[in-house]
Amino acid sequence: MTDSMKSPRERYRQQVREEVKEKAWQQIAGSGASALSLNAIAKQMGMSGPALYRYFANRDELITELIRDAYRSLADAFIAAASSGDEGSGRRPDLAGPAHVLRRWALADPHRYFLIYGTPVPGYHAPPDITAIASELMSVLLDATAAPAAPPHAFEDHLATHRAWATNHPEAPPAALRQALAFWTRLHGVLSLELAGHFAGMGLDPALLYQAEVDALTGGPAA
Amino acid sequence: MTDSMKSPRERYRQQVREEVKEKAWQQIAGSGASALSLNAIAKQMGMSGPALYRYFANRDELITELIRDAYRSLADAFIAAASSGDEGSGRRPDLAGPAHVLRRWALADPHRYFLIYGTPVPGYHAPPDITAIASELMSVLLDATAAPAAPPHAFEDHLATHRAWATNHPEAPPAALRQALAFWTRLHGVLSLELAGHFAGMGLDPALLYQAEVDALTGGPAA
DNA sequence: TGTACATCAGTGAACGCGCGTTCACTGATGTAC
DNA sequence: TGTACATCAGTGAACGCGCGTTCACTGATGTAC
Repeated sequence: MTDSMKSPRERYRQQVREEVKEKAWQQIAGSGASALSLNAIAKQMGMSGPALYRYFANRDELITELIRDAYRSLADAFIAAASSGDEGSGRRPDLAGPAHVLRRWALADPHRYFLIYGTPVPGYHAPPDITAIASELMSVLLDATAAPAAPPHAFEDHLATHRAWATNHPEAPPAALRQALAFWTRLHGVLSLELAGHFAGMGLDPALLYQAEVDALTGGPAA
Repeated sequence: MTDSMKSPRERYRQQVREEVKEKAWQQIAGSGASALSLNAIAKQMGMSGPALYRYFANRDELITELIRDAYRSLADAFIAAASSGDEGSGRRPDLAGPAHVLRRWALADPHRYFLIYGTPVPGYHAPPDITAIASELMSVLLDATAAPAAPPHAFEDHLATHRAWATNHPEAPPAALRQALAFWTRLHGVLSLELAGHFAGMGLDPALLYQAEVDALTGGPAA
């Protein structure tokens, strides 16, 4: 159904939902996800608390929606970067692009990053469609994975037989799977420590550390 | 002042403080740090809520104490492993030991790990003595850093002039600083994703992924 | 074009809950002579 | 060894707050004939 086919009421609903989420993000940006309050959002919108229950079944549904949007946003950023990189004919894929996108995305809204990759919310379980976006992310990553720079390792034997997460890439060599995983874990390591402020008093530039890790992954510029 | 010099009252105080912290950890283990409640702890100990204010000025002081203990516990685990490894004469240092210790420590109590390295508590700032323990951690790591396995990188030029965090090791070569940092960020990357459950549906063994990263760092067993 | 009806957004009151924290007080424990 | 006093652990009542959520209701907006 296209937008023009929606009734005015339906359009209005969507609009209010978006505004609720917008205020929710502002609140999260200020004090983290644990402080997210439906009543506070309503007050900020000039509405009474119970009014929000016209738009979200409960607090959990709102949070789930935010998490979904966050994943979607990151996936779209990856995809956009990948397709813009591919434009000129046979330009071979590489991981430097996604790496740059990831860092920009994370720094743009640290709390959004932590909502996805931070301390898990106790008792929360992501619905299947969110898991699907997460694996879409890995898929884009595998697309961008070229010739691995790392020496081979026994772990690749494990990956050769444990590749359930890469069913979209049945032909990808284990070395590529390993590289995609390393991209993921290493960059996440730098980013989460940086965003949590663990480099604060150390007097080094996190951007350069990040870049060094990217280069180590892609076999980019050395000394 | 040794324990035997303390008055019975003082000893009792310490004991109750410890019990409060113990219950606090149990509560954190169950529902995370954000759910930590003084009243709930008091009830669990068979006391009234206000009684705890004899032992902690407020909730924040308790959390600070928990964070301090967590850092201390990890630092001690590192030191113990390092000294036991050094026993037999000239056994050269390596990072595999600390890596193993780190993983065991993290898995033993994921919420304790996240209290330190997870989503930062909004508005919380660690007091200086905790920062000191954190840099003690880096120091132990630098002690264990031997010949780097990675090829040199321009980032080491940056580290050569930005080494405020390694004042305890003025003679350490930049390559060693870089290796210690990589140890830190890469293992943290794997661990935090693992503990947050991001590998859950992927069907791979996080322990092997971790080991592969350790080997990549130390130049250990390849294919 | 006008009327009758259905839909639905939003309100205000209320429920029950738990939180951190303060305060005045009781009673037990330790200390000094 | 016994008495007088100071210290301090713990209680119960209270304050003020905000939370998620339900419910019966009002009033505006859309729909059908």
